Amino acid sequence: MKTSTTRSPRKAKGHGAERREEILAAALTLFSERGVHAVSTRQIAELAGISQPALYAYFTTKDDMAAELCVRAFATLVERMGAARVEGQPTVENFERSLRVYVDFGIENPNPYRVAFMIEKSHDGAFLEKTAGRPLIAGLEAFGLFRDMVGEYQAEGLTVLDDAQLATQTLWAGLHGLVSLLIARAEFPWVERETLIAAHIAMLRRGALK
Amino acid sequence: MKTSTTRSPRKAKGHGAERREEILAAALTLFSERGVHAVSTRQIAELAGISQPALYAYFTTKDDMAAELCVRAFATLVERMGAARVEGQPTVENFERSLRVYVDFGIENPNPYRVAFMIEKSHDGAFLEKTAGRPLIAGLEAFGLFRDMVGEYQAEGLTVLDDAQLATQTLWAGLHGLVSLLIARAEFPWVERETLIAAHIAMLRRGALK
DNA sequence: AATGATAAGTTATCAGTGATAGATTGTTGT
DNA sequence: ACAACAATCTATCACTGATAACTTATCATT
Repeated sequence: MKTSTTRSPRKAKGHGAERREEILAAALTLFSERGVHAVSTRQIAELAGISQPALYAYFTTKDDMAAELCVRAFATLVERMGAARVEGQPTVENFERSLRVYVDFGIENPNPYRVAFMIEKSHDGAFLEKTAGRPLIAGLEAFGLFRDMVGEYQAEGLTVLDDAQLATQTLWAGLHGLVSLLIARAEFPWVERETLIAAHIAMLRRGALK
Repeated sequence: MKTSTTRSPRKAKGHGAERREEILAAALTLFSERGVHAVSTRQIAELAGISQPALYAYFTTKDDMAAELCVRAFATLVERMGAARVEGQPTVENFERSLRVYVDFGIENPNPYRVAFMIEKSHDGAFLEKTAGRPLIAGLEAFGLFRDMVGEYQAEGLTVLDDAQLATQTLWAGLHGLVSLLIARAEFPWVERETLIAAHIAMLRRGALK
């Protein structure tokens, strides 16, 4: 006889699928504290309460863990941008609020942001396809939302540029510059952060909207 | 007898001080290709034609090499900006031309630009004090030139922001966003490059000048 | 209950990393 | 020729990410 039902794995100490979440939780904590490269797989394993090789039953590489966290973080960004967008009419306030969502996301999630936008693919041809590809696709989804948002303002004749694609790329680059520098050059003597962000967004808005 | 003259070190095969330059050249090549933490000290040593421990006679750590390259990249930028600055009066055209110098520098010198602004060093804690200090100082010099330029326009009452420091950081971040994305995400479906650069600079100018 | 299959986790180990210690070589001024 | 010393090498350290082989726990079936 053969069974048509699926077998269920062991559930005793190891919680099966939940273990994966425990590992991700440990990795997220450590990555956020010290950055991906400064955290070892042994440290992750210890915090997760398992042996180091056991990690590789759930993730192919360490970068794979980072990629998973990255995808989830971008899902949050898409969610946030979507939520911020339905709020109201295309006004100056809502425009700046949308830009602010992006900046806040990058600052609060530097590791996913790094993986998606700051790490270059030339590191290892296979790397981008295997792990960094997923975060990049997730990031581009967020970019698409961004373009839709800009498109709304452009449809109302509020943007300086007629080309929504051009306007979006320009705005995105402007936002990315601030976020990436605050992440990669945190030691630079920036002016007070809140002042800087507000001024930067206001400048972009003045340059983009009529 | 004792000599009052300084002794000159060996000059035979090892070129003395030139060796340091050879190491830096090798490191710059590899760092630019694959990023700092994807390059091993053994690879640098091999390309430089020496043994791996010999590196440590010239640099205290691997990050120390990156820091040195960073300083030099800044120096080149300072030189270029200084040369471009003497051109003329604070007009809209000259303002955009100054921004253009920065963008062109980044695009034409992607490797130094990467090392200076895009490649992150260790999050080691001790690193910041030991090695990041020098690039930071050099960066401040480049930033200072940029701020002086902005200050000229601010003195003429042409800038939106009263605070020249704030206006400069904002502008710099805006420029860096475009340059770094064009370098790190060259495969992205950008609009025509010249159009994008011109639109970006024009947007920053509209947002920064009255 | 005993069994075979399989999932999950272990210990032991690999090659490669940045960095250090100590021996060795080569050049120099006397 | 020789002592001094800089420059470099070989050997090695502790640690990294990752793999292999083995052990244990759970399950469906008899």
